[in-house]
Amino acid sequence: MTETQPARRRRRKEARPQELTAAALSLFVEKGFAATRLDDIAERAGVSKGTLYLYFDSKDALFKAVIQEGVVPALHAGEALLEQHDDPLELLRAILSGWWERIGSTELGGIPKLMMSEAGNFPDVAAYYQREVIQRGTALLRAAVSRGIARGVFREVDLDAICSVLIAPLVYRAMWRYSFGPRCGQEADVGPYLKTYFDLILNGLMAPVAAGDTQ
Amino acid sequence: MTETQPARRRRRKEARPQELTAAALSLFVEKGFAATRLDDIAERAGVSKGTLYLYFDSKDALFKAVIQEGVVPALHAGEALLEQHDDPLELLRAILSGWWERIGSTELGGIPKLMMSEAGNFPDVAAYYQREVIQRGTALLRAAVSRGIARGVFREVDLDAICSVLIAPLVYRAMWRYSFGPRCGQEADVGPYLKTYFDLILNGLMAPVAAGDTQ
DNA sequence: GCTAAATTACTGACCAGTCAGTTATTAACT
DNA sequence: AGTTAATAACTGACTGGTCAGTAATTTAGC
Repeated sequence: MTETQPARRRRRKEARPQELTAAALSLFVEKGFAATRLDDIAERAGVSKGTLYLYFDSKDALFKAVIQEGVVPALHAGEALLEQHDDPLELLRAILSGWWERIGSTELGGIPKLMMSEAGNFPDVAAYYQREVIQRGTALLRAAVSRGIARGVFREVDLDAICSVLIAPLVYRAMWRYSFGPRCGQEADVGPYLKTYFDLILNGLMAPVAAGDTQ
Repeated sequence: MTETQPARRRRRKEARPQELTAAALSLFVEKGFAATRLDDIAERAGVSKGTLYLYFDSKDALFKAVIQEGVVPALHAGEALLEQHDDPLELLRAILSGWWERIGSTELGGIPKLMMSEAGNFPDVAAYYQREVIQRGTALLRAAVSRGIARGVFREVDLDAICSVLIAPLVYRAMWRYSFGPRCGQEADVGPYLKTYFDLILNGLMAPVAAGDTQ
C-alpha cells in the first residue's frame, strides 16, 4: 500500500530501471552479453520481457545503460581523495584500496570483465568507457605517483606504464571472481592477496632510503 | 602440381584442423564465442561451414580444441627453465619474459581473455584449463620465488598470493591487446610497460641489502 | 471508465547442425 | 600412358529451434 514499499509485484516503480540494469549486469558478467537472454534478465528482475522494452529500446541500449550507470558514480569518490590526503603513500593506498572496496569487491567488479569481453562488439561504449573510466582513473593514479616522485618518496618511473601495472592485479582479481572464482569456492582469502599486493608495489615504488635522511 | 605446395585452394590438408582452430581462436577472441558464427570461421579459414563438421562435432567441441591446442605446448618451455637457470632472479625474469614472448605477445595471448570470458559457460574446459595451465604455471612461478626466498635474495612473501600478483600485469596487458588495444592503435610501446613492470616487481621482491653483505 | 503498467502471444531473422550432391585425388586395370 | 572406378574432401541449400523485438490484451491505480 505504501509507495516506497514494493508491495506485491506490479505497478510499482520508477526505480525499475535500476533493478533491470542490476539483473542485466549480473547475467552479462556471468554468461556474456550474447549468451544472455532477455527473458532471463526479466525473470531475475521479477518482470516479463515486454517490460524491459518499456524502459530500454533494445538489448544494446540495455548494455550501454548497464555500463554507464555502474560507472558514472564511481570516479568521484576517487577524485575527491586527491584533496583528502597529502602524503603520497597514503594517497596511493587510499586510491587503490578504495577501488577495491567500492568496485573490485562489489557487484561493479564485473564491469571490467564485461567491458573487456565486449569492447570489440560495442566500439562506442568502449570509447565512452575508455574516456570516462580508464582515462580518468589513470589520471588520478598518475597524480598520486607523480606527487610521490616529486617529493622524492617514490623512485622515478614511467608514469603511463606504472598506472597500468599498478591497477592490473586489482582488476585481474576482480575479473577472477566472475570467471574461475566460482570454481574454487575461495572468496574469503582476499586478505593475503591484497596484503601481498600492497607489500610488493609499495616496496617496489619506494625510493631507496638515503642513510641519514631527514625523515 | 607438387604435392607439398598448397596449389590452388582446395582439397589439400591434414593440417586443416589447425587452420580451423586458428581462425576460430582469432574470431572467438575478437567477438566472443556466442557472437561468432561458424560461417565466419569457415570463411576466414577459406572453407565452407560443412567442412567444419568433418573435423569437429560441434561448436563446443571446436571451442575445446581451440583451448587445448593453444595451451598444451605452452607450458613445457617454461618448466624447462627451472633447470636452465640457477640464480632465482634470472629464473624469475626468464619465466615472466618467456611468458610474454611465447604467449602474451602472440596470437595465443587471446586465450586468457577467451577462457576468462567463457569459463562460466564451459565448466569442464575451465576445469581443464585451471588444472593444466593455471596450476602448472603457478607451480612454476612458486618454485622460482620460493628458491629466491630460501637463498635470501627475495623477501618473505605469501607464495600463493605473489604468483597471482606477479602474472596479473602480463595477462592484463595481453587481454588489453584484444579489447581496448585496437582502439588506441598503440602496440609498439610495450617496451616501457615491460621495463616498468620488471623494475617494480623485482625491486618489490628484493630483500633489503644488508650493509656489508657478502656480495 | 480512463490511463498507465505490465503481461502474454506472436513474428521473423538468424544460425547451429544436416545431408544430398559435387569436385578433386588416388587406385586399378589395361 | 590413358581410361575408368573408387574414395576422400568439400560444398551450400535446407531445417528446426531459439530469441530479439512487437502487438494485442489484461490488470492496477486514479
